[in-house]
Amino acid sequence: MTTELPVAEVALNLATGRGFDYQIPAELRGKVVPGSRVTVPFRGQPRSGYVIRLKATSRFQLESISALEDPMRQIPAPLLRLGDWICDYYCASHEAVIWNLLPAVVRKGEMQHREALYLDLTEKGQNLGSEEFARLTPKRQTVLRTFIRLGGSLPAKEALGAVDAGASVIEALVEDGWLQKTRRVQERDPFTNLKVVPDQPKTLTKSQQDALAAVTAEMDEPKPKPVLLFGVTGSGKTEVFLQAIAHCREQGKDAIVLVPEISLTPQTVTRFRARFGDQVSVLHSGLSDGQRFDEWTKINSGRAHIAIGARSALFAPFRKLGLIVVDEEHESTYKQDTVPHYNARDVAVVRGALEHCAVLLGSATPSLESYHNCQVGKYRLVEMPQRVEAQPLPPIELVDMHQDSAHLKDERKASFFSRRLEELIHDRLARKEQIIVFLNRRGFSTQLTCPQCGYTASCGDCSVTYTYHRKAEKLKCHLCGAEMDAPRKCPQCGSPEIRYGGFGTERVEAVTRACFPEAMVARMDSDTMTNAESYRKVLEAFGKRKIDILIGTQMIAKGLDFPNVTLVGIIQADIGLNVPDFRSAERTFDLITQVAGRAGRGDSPGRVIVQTCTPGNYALTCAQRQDFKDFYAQETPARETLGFPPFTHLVLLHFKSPDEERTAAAANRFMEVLQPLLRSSVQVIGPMPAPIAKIAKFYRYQILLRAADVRGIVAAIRSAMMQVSPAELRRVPIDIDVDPRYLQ
DNA sequence: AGCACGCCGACT
DNA sequence: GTCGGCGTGCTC
Repeated sequence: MTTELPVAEVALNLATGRGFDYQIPAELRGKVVPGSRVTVPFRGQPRSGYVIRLKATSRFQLESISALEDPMRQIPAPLLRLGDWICDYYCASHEAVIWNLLPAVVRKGEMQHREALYLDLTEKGQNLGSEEFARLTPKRQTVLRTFIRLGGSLPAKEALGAVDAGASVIEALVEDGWLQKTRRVQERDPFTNLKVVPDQPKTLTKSQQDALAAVTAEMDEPKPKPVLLFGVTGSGKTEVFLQAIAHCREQGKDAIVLVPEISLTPQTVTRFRARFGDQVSVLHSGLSDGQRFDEWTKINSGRAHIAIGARSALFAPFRKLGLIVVDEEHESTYKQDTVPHYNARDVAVVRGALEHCAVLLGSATPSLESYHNCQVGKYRLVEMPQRVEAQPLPPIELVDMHQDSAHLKDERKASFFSRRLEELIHDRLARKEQIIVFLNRRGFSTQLTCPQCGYTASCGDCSVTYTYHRKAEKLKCHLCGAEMDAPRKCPQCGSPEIRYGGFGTERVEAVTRACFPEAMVARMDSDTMTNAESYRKVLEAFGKRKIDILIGTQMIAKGLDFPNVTLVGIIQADIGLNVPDFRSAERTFDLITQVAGRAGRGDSPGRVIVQTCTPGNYALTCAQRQDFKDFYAQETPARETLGFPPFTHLVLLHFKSPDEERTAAAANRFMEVLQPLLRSSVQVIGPMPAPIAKIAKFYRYQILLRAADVRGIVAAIRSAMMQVSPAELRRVPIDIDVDPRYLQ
């Protein structure tokens, strides 16, 4: 029995990246298991830690574990193997992974359950038909009826307000055995003030039925294969999710739904709550520590059966998992940008395999990786090519801004609105329909140069130029957040002729107001949306048609569902195409398709204008035809030829420090150690300065590795790290990113 | 991480 | 002479 082994390796909350060995005292043997939370002496002080593994011996002189802590705070069994997999695959330490498997409030161990005094109906109190009940005073009868109506139980504090009676009446009912007082755990309800009208499963279209059948068939398999649900925007994927979850619940199993944080809106949550009520636990970033603790406990103790949340909801501690849904599986926000750099979509597939549960990935624009996995038979592909109400997808027009001459006649509108877009905006305004204008860049202008001396305003701490923000009258660095007052004259030569080049949403807003003075205009980007309240306000105003034209960045690209929007204009659709990254075409295709999906969601048909200087680019022409398959067909050969995912795996190593030479030297030295450990099939690019060579005073060097399989690379990196002194690793830390989302 | 140890410059 | 800066090493 492994649990009888006498030594436990314990991860303490240190940045050492390794565990410490402790003797397991006889009385705890068999009880201390991997995942246990224990107290150990460390440097003479008691400290809490998690058992990583048990072993037979240790080469150290061992201290003993002093106590086994609250079993509620141990790592739930199903997550242990998943954690190990994340450590192995993403080359991360157990410490870093444990940090992610449990919410901070659970791990820290300070949070307690909130207890409250409850008034519950006794068995006698539930029998309203009894003769005894009939003999009660009218007031007492009313109180008992109210209790029945409210579910038979109320926190004592709320009881007086809820029933129309005084404390004496309640005390008397307790005295006579109709009610009883109990002290017990009170959950901090994250849904207070959220009224939900229960709803029923909807009748499915033929393709929804087929999709559901495919998922439920996999759920009934002993080893389900992941299903990719490729459905156009508006094809009713959510209803398929809901009914698949219902099937899962019928089998007595639990379900996890992952959504990108941005879609974790009250609307999404309400749909799941309306169908499944109290079984649903919503894990969003707005929860208080107390609420998060209670939600986690509810799942861990089997009182919640469906968890919805962003990335970290994947670690919901269910024991009988039947289904994991990953909505918008292509979203790069599923990738964590801190260590461990895991991708929740990929880890969801692994959790599915470990726990023999079905995994349903949904998207209107699948990632090339997932679609490729269908092509090679790893995933099962299910398609929903039509919208539910058979509304047509909005026609998309590409406008070549080199050809368009509007800007030549009117300097003011220079490269903002093509004649076609301007015409359509006037038309929609006249018809009281709404317009979305999308530009994926914030600020007023992106370049500030002096024509006299050639000076360019750039951040002193980062290798990027400053962006000019007119309202704030500031130059801002979009990488480190540094700000400075906008200069009136050139800081270098003193010339007053500073030139502002390039533009962002702030300038588009100004031009829009000037060109369409009759229109109500609002802007939505991270500069105007400073908190959740401002976000809600603008969306509410837009919903009530108090805004005619909504201008915004990525923030407005996804999820917005406003039926009166009949025109979407995309300014500079090629911004993302110029980024030196192998996924730039994919991201552009994605973004245009998603933004276009904001138009024509109501009864009136929508229209989309895509303005670009490269109208021939296949990412744009495929998006114009909403033809994912053609995009896939054109993009994959290029990826294959150039050796990029999905045909290879990449591992990106970053070296960062405030000293450029030291950073470069560390990268070079590491490469010398790593090189002999790599198989010849692994390709190495670098060491070289990162595309963004400096961020917030830190110089950045990188090494890009690629091979068909990452396992060998990760093993080599691990051994190489052992050969580098801890001091060196501390001076210039190495960030290891397996399957990176960006190459910068 | 945190804490001790040790090796160098500038002070009462 | 010593105080304290920081680079280095160690914790089971």
